[in-house]
Amino acid sequence: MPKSATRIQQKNQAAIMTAGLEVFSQFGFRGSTLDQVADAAGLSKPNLLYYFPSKDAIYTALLARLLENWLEPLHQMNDAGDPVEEILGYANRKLTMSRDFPRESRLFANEILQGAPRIKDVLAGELRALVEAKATVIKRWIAEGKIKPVDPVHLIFSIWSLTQHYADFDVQVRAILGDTDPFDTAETHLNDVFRRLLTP
Amino acid sequence: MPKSATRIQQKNQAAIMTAGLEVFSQFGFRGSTLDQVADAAGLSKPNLLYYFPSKDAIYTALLARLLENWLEPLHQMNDAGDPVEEILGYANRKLTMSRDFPRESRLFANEILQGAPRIKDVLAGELRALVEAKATVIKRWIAEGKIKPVDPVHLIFSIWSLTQHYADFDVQVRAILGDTDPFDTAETHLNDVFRRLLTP
DNA sequence: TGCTTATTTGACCATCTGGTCAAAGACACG
DNA sequence: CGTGTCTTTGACCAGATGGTCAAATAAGCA
Repeated sequence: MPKSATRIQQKNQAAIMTAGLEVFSQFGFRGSTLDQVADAAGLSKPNLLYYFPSKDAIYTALLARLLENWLEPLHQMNDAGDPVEEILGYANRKLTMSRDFPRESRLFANEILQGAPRIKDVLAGELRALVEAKATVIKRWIAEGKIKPVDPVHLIFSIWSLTQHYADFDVQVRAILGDTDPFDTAETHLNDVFRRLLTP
Repeated sequence: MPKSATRIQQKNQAAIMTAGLEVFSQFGFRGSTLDQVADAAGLSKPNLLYYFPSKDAIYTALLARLLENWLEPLHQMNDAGDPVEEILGYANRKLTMSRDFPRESRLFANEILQGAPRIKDVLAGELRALVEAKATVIKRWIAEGKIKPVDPVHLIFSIWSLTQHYADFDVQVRAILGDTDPFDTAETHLNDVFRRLLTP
């Protein structure tokens, strides 16, 4: 049985994950250095490598933790609920994630931009299966006349892109909006978009 | 007066730009190496540095060229045209750019993800001004009842995110869609989205 | 052809980077 | 307090990386 991590281990492992998230989400895997991560974690480099065997291990651990949370909001979409509200609810959950976890969003974006070398199988496996399952539900909703006809998979892509945009392109959004908080106005806008797209 | 570049200069400078685009768009500035770029250009590293003074110079040149083309499609939106068609036309032009110039899109995405250190001023200056100008036009269209009420700036964000998604998240999109070509179905979908959002 | 300029290259350098290791310091617990 | 374990660190290493330079080679042109 694995010995439970000591207090110090818990603290430092958490610090490293946070630091890694901060650094990797900004520069990507290859653009980040162990020194940067160690700095951000307030540890020396050898000390950092006492807790994780390699740079890759930190990055992989981050990606693994991320993927868990990433699919969750889509899972929550309930095929027994009201179609328009279920889809809007999903979009709103994703937007909230963009606001509360922008670094996670950017880490994911970085990985995808670089060709998703470490998670291509998850995308083509778990994610694809989940999307297809939800697409089937959406198709049923369309057949039942509960929502207007729409390509279900592209609808999901739209939710992803419209919500993640506010995290991934944050600097651009803020450069244009100035002092206005992006997320307040974004929520209203996205609800407009999806309601008009879907309400029969 | 600057001597016109020789045939060899033109060829090699072009090769370097293409190679740099290929490499930088995948790994970002810090994640890319001169050796990679030199390899992709079919030149030795010192030879590459004979044409560009530094890694930074190549990257900056690429960004500069990119920004020119990036704003162009939005400029083309004609305030005297039919509102819905003008906005859809812009979205379609952007989608076409995502299909034909995905590396440019990813280069831009990488730069923004990293906090846009080299182009923040362009975003807050030229881009912001352009967006504000077009937002004014859109507001007028709304006031005239030509399109449904919508937040003009977020509308523009939506066009960006929905279209660039197909270039930036290409691997994810293809992992989910399988053999289907993303862009054929995307075009129909995006027209649905914007028509339902805007048509009064 | 010969001569000038443009191009290419191999060898080289300082710095950075991921990672190792042995020794020193801090903790926990009897 | 003492002792065994956990944690931290300074010194170090091999390879990668951005960049330089003098010398060799190829074009261009009179």
